[in-house]
Amino acid sequence: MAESLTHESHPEDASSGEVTRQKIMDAAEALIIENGFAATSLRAIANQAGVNLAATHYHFGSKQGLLAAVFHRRMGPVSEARLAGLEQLEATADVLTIRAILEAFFAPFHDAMHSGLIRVLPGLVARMYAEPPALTKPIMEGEFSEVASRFIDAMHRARPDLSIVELRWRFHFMIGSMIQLLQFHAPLGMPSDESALQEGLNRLLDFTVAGIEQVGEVS
Amino acid sequence: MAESLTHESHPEDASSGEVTRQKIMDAAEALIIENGFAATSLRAIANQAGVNLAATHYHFGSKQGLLAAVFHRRMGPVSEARLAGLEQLEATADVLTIRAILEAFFAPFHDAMHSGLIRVLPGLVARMYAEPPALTKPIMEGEFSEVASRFIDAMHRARPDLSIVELRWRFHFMIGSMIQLLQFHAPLGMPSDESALQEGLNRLLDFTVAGIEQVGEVS
DNA sequence: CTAAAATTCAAACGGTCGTTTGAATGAATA
DNA sequence: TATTCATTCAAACGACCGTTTGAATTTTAG
Repeated sequence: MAESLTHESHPEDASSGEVTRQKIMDAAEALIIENGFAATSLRAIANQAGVNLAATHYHFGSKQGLLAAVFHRRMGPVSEARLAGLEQLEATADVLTIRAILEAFFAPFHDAMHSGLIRVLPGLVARMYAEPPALTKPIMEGEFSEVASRFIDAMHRARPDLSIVELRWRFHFMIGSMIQLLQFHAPLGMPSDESALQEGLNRLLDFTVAGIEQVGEVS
Repeated sequence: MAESLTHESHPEDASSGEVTRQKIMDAAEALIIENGFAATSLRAIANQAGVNLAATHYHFGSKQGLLAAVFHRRMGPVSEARLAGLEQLEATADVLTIRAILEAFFAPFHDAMHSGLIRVLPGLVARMYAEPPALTKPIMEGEFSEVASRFIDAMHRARPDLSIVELRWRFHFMIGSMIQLLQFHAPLGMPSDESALQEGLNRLLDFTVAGIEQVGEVS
């Protein structure tokens, strides 16, 4: 009974246990995106992964542990890419603009358009925002809070006339618009395929840049 | 077995069955706001309402029927108020502005601030957007689609240079920002009490007006 | 007052859930 | 080869789920 093993030592070794871990996470991810987390049973996950039911608890400890692992596997690289993109922007750009900062924030989604990631990333993020906060809030905060504060700081450097508090609010609304896009892709009554998401990402940038760049604090 | 009765004839009569209906909806509403719909059992609802479990099926047919009734009870008046506010605006204002239209859209939330409604309306709307779309989409479309198209038409009259498609997208993003506010109230790391919601509503208006009013179509 | 309808009730139905157990199997080490 | 550890497996645990039933009760109407 290896309850306490953390099991993240060597991601490159394909030990028997590691491929089972991946198969479980793949199946869980697909089912969560399709039906949500609460509505997805460990039995359905184990079935689709072709592994034994008990393997889910052996490798992840609990259903919630599995959710955290599934989410972290996708969002970890996104957060790192965002921070790296922002650092590179701050190092090279002569003037920092809101638009450039937001482009760095949305870049991981644009990059994902050219890989299979685009079929899972938006759905997964949207689902996380959808589940009851009691479940997802600790997972989300660990994943997002550093990225959020770094980007808000950058925006404050680009626009010192806007207070940190003001920028937090506008960043908050921007996240909402982004989630709306990731969850529904196109607006009500319009075809919501993958190209709609591509188009939506461009429109999202314009919308949120305009919302954040406006001068003046609260009315 | 009165399966087919619609039971909405006389809202003012307090027949024995009607008060039970209300008690069930009150309990369901509170529990759904707290834990989400999927995570709330009919047994917990019946318990909190102080009624028998079977009463939930007797009055609402199914769990989904109960959800639809709970949501419609709150959103029906909101939709009517929005449409009435827009009509009045169009009848009285000499020039139609995006800001005035959005004020009419958000007005029901501002009005709710001065009543007990503010403690249930935002949570309920946010929850509906959070549950798996398969459950909520039919309910939401019946409640929202007319309001959405009426407001988008009005925005197009206020700003004929922006196409209906463009305005649908921007309306879409605006809804996302609104849901974000209703779900989390304040941004991450800030106190999220009721006054934060009041402040957020003001900021939301500025943010979305700026996002929608920007000139030019997709970049 | 009586018959009919509406409503409430306790109890159970068949199922699915997350989790646990303990033995069987495989791989790695000494 | 022998032994230890990691992994897989079938089976079951207790609990809770949405829904149904049919009888008891209350309310309404003639």
